[in-house]
Amino acid sequence: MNIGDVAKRIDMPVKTIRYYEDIGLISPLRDTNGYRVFRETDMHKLAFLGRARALGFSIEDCRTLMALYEDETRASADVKQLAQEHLKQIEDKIAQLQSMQATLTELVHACAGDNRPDCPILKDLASG
Amino acid sequence: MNIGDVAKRIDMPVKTIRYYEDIGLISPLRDTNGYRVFRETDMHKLAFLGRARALGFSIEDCRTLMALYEDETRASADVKQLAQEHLKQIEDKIAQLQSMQATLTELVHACAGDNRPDCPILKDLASG
DNA sequence: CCTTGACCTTCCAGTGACTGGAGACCTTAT
DNA sequence: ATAAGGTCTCCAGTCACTGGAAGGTCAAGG
Repeated sequence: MNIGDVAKRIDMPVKTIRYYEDIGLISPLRDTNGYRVFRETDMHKLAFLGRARALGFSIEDCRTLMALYEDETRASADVKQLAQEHLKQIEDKIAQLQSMQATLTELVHACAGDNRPDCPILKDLASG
Repeated sequence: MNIGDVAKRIDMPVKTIRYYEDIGLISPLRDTNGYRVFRETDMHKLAFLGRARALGFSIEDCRTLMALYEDETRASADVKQLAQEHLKQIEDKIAQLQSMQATLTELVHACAGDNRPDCPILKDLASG
């Protein structure tokens, strides 16, 4: 399998796949012409990475998760802890965004949005 | 006012203030020794920037907002539109994070978290 | 006057996770 | 033979800072 076909199959940009090789997440073989050759295991790893990234795990977390996946003697507690820490970060981020959302929603509602210059949004930004 | 005092007063890192000058958001004066000298208007702008950034506006949005703030003939509609677009991005981001949160919460609950290797989190990542 | 320590200056490099583009090579179809 | 499209490597840019090095300045204490 060439990189383009893999990209279509896994639905991941070619550039990203090359990047993942660069940083050592995958190690596809090479054809005599220098083209990357992807085995089933490579595609499996890429799919794994795609799903972990879609859940917001960082690349370093993904690296750890893959290592745990390949380690038959892992403790599920290690995976769970990683996931829980990540979950907490997500929850913190949600809370932060919701606070912004609340303030912004209020300000947007208070603003007439016509062609007069008077604007509560700017007023708030200017004076806290 | 020197940069360090401003940093304390506005509660913004010295580095960030210098960066904001670099990209042309503020233009403090200079003393004979080369030190930056901040006037009230500079600090006012920095406070404005701090609040806009805290609401998640990008630097470019902040630039636009400051320009609108200084333009006495602005239409509040322009400010409102910018804020609404930003609000929508925040809401999209919240939705995306909540979807991650839902999946992760489920997976974390399903995982025993003991020292056996069996782990639903890894299973999900491996097979979608 | 000298030193010490806390400021201040500029400039360069790194962060995370890609993304875009240049220039060159390879393959496939016409 | 040629053209289109796929692949290669390498370099630079994104965003909004952040860290660090190397050096100039200032105020206080001895």
